[in-house]
Amino acid sequence: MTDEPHKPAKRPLTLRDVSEASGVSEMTVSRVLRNRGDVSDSTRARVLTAAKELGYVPNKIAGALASQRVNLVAVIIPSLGNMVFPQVLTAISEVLDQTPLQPVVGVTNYLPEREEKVLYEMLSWRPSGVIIAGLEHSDASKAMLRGAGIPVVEIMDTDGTPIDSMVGISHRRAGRMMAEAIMKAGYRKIAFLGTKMPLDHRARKRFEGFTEALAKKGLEIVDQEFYDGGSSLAKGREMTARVLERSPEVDFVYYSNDKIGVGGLLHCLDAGIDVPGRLGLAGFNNISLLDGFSKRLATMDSGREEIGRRAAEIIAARVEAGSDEMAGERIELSPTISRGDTLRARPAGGDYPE
Amino acid sequence: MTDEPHKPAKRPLTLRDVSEASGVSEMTVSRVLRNRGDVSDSTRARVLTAAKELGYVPNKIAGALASQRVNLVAVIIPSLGNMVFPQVLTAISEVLDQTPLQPVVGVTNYLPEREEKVLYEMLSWRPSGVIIAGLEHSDASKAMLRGAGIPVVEIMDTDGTPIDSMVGISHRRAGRMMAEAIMKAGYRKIAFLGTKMPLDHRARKRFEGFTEALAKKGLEIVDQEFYDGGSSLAKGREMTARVLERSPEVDFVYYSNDKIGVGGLLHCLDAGIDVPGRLGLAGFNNISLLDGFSKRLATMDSGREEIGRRAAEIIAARVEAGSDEMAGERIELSPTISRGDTLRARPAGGDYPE
DNA sequence: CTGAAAGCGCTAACAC
DNA sequence: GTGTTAGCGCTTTCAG
Repeated sequence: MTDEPHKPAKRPLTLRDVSEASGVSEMTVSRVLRNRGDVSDSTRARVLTAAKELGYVPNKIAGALASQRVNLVAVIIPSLGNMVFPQVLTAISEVLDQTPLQPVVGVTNYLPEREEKVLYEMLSWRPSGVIIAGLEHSDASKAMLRGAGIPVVEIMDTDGTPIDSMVGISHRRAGRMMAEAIMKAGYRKIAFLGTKMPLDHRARKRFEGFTEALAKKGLEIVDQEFYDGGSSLAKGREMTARVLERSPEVDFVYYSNDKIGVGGLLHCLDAGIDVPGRLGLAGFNNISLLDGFSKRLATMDSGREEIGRRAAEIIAARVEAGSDEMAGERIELSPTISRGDTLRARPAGGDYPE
Repeated sequence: MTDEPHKPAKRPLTLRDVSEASGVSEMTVSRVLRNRGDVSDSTRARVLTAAKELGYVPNKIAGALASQRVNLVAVIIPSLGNMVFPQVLTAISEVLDQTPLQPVVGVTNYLPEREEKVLYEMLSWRPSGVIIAGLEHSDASKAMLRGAGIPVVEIMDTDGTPIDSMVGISHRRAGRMMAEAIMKAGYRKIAFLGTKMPLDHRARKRFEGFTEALAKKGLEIVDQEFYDGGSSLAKGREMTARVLERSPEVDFVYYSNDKIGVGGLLHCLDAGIDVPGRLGLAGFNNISLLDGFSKRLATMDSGREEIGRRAAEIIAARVEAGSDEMAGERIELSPTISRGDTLRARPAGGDYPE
């Protein structure tokens, strides 16, 4: 073998190059590189040496085309800015790391058209499965998912009918649970602060469940405000200040996520408002943003770690088995409330008339 | 055309199916679907109808193999948990959205072996370019990058020699700048809190630049502490408390990132420590974590938005032109300090003896 | 244990 | 404008 310095490598190397360099047929080289079939130790060694020497990187495109197998799982999520999704992703990766499968991420920014485009692009690579956030998709997206002939797991939400499998929580139930906990603690003048919800279906469902549970006890939202764009502490702060000024009777604020919730909490601390005595607060998602604060915001854990894990397990099992045994699996997890320091039974509370 | 309900679709559709359904040759169907070459409006329409009717999704694997072109850009970053990287990613996506290129993300968790594996996997899909964080890679990784014969942009850091192009800031300089600003403000008993740095080269370089600048003025770090694993407010809190107890003379703490820096700030606020009078604080990265706080932490912007944008532009230009005109481009951006509310000239300060 | 032939689904290049 | 032919780099299948 030559000892010349490695050249710029204009044409990428092929199996053939390794075959020639090692004096072994392409087929056998391929076997060695994939650990398939029996190959004598001596030829194996020769091939491996040659491949490393040359710096050969197999061409998966050709491999996938020939074998009709692509070990990719499309994971389609709305955003990377909301830490919830990186966390789900991490859980997915941990499971898939034990398998030959690999996640490939697509981001939709909560836009259905964008989701459609991302999905189309990903499906055109013929992945082995799809994990996609939410149950709401355009008709075209649904058609693509159904037509792809691969396992599809819709995650995060269970309020609706999945295309195939689903793993998540009921956000309606989550909203109801929080409303009940708040009322039970004795709060009565409740406000809501959240994103504009036409596209964030899960936030909308929580809101619906929340108001529904209030209505059942004869209560209504006292005040509410919605914002555009991403969440930030600053927004939570400002909106909270405005609501409290506009509706001083408010004794609880329910936020659609922890980030603006913590912003609200900061406002209260600065303004010297007694939390949770004069005012209670709660968010959603149990984002670890909180864990260094003197006061922990009441929130709800959506089980995103488990969601990611179980979704990946379903895909892995179905791809591996080739069987459709787990097809149509529907897993609803239970969200759990953590009261933190901002949702406590009030002296007069806990005695809600049934 | 049949009006039967869409069947489960066992075998994915191929160009041939569309060809038969529309009565147009495969080649022409291909032209229509890619908007290449001239096709009469009537055949175009027939093809488009048939394709949509069937729900055909092109097979990019076959397309890529045939055309020897893959419009993917591998983006390799250490983590998604540190918001800096999603932000870089967003900037990259925005630029690539204007082109036929698409980013594909790989995460290394700061582990060189993992980087090597991720890189290998991504390169085996023959992407059109690579954007990778950092200048430190294993020999094997460097060999792969050099051998791939595609544009490579190393981002975030400029303290070292790139394989091809680089876009970033000098973290050594960033550390020096912060040290100088701190000394100039009149602080003298300076402590450092950060991650264990064997694998986080950029944090290490900042630390080195920092101590070097102190040394130039005859100062040394008074105390320091390092932590394992991810950053959190809680860690920043605890470590700060420990340092202040152990070394009560400390008048400034420099953190390796904003998250633990804010944790430290929270500790100070709770403990009633006068910031920045009695104690100054500074972090790194200008993470928007801060923008709702009553006190803003002093920090430094690493220009990650611009880094992502320029890196993507280099790749896009080189892929489009096919030329190597921008090969070897080296762009060093200037970090900017923002003093926030935790780094202010002290009454006795500003008079450092030259 | 190893090799030869065929072909995965698409597109480049060239006819017509 | 449209069709035909060859082949991308690999794996499947079958023969030895």
